[in-house]
Amino acid sequence: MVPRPIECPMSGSATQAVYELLRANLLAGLYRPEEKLKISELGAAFAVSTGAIREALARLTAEGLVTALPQRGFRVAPVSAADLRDLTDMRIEIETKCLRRAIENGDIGWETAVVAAHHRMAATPIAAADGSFSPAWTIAHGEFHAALAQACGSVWMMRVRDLLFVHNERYLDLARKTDRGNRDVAREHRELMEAALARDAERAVTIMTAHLAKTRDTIEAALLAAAAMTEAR
Amino acid sequence: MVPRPIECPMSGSATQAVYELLRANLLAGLYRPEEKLKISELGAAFAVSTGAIREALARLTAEGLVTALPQRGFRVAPVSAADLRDLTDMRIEIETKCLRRAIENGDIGWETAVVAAHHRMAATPIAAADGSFSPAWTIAHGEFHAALAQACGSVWMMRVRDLLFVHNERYLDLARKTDRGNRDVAREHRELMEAALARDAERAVTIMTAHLAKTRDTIEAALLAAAAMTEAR
DNA sequence: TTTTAGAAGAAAATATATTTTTGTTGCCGC
DNA sequence: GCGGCAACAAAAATATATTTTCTTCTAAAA
Repeated sequence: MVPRPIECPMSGSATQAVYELLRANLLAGLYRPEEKLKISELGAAFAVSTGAIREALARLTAEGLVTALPQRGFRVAPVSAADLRDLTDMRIEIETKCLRRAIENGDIGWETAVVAAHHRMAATPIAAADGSFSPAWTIAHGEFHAALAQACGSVWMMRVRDLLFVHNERYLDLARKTDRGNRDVAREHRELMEAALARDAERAVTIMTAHLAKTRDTIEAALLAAAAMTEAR
Repeated sequence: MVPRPIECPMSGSATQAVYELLRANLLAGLYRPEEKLKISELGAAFAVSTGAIREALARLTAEGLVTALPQRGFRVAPVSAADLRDLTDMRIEIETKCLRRAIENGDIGWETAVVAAHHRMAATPIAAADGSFSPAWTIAHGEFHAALAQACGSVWMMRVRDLLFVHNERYLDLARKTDRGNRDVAREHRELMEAALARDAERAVTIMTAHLAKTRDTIEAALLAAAAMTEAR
């Protein structure tokens, strides 16, 4: 057989590629909440047909990252302080439950994965040139938290966790320039890892809860500040 | 203005209608797990273009009701006893948490909705002519459980609850002919409502947990029996 | 007899064209 | 001058056609 030409399409199909790209852009805050996502514009931008865009948007709609208004197209899902509080409450519930079970069930493979993920995250610069989170750190951060939860041994719990985490990422970016100096995120993560590896469930849960709540408060402040600014214009 | 012709399209767009219909069929167990969902066949069956089908399937993929294999089309998501156990564990966590919060926060409107939903469900025949659950009862049942949880006051909690509930429905149908006689489901539901209205959180949670576990066991038995039969053919 | 290569057919992925709907602007009547 | 109606433009929804990819059947060689 003739070896295939180099090509190697990014992710199988064009639709899949568009979906992933669009999703990444959405999570990175490239489009503002409530912004209209014009199908033909996106099609032109990504150089694919409108059908592929529609399919990607349909998937994102089911995920809740975009909203679909019948006959009126798609928009970026809205954000609000109330939603953030609700989301964080739920995240605290799920993340701590995952964490407890992971600490109980985790084997040496889990420990190794956590240490590895933490090492990568710690070695990655947190800020990009423009003041936002660097994409590499965002990925490493997500993988660290995922690694921590992984050993919970439940596919559904991980699935729900991932869903909530992804939605939080959308908010995370909004707080990018807000008092990051007031906070030692690296230390929080390190302590989290240490408590988990020490199998100290109570301490780990306490740290995780504080970590998530602190993140929420930081974002909420940025969110309210932005809202006030919009109000006053 | 000329009054529009009767039409009144079921749910806005054709895609939306196809999505809802396909989803209902999926939950009713009309297609078997792992079965291939041919786009052109579905398009012919529903008398819409392939694009509409693709869009509906994309949304269902994001929901986890169907799986997409790149370049190889779509299939009905698989089921397994392990997945059912995992799913039920998660459901018990979430449903009981919703229930506790609803019992704490629920106002007179909530009580009214619960009573109303229960009344409708109790008055609906549970079995259809062919031995499966009647569609009307399935809907009423879903609405009863939703009404119970509604007052939890968290959009995200309800969203996760709904996701899990929907996936459970897919399993529910598999156990349709299995020893339903051994079980007094109506009594379980009545006791659940009574405990909730009496604001007895502990009792309500106990009943709910038993209810969900019992459902799981019934389905699991049917699932294993079906697997054994497939094995032996 | 089994395995593999090739070709034909089927189905999915994608692009393009058409139709329908919606939002906007300008004009006419009040 | 203000409100409503009509025509136009933009965008979404849908259908159809084309291309690509995968699967299966057959035939030939080991």
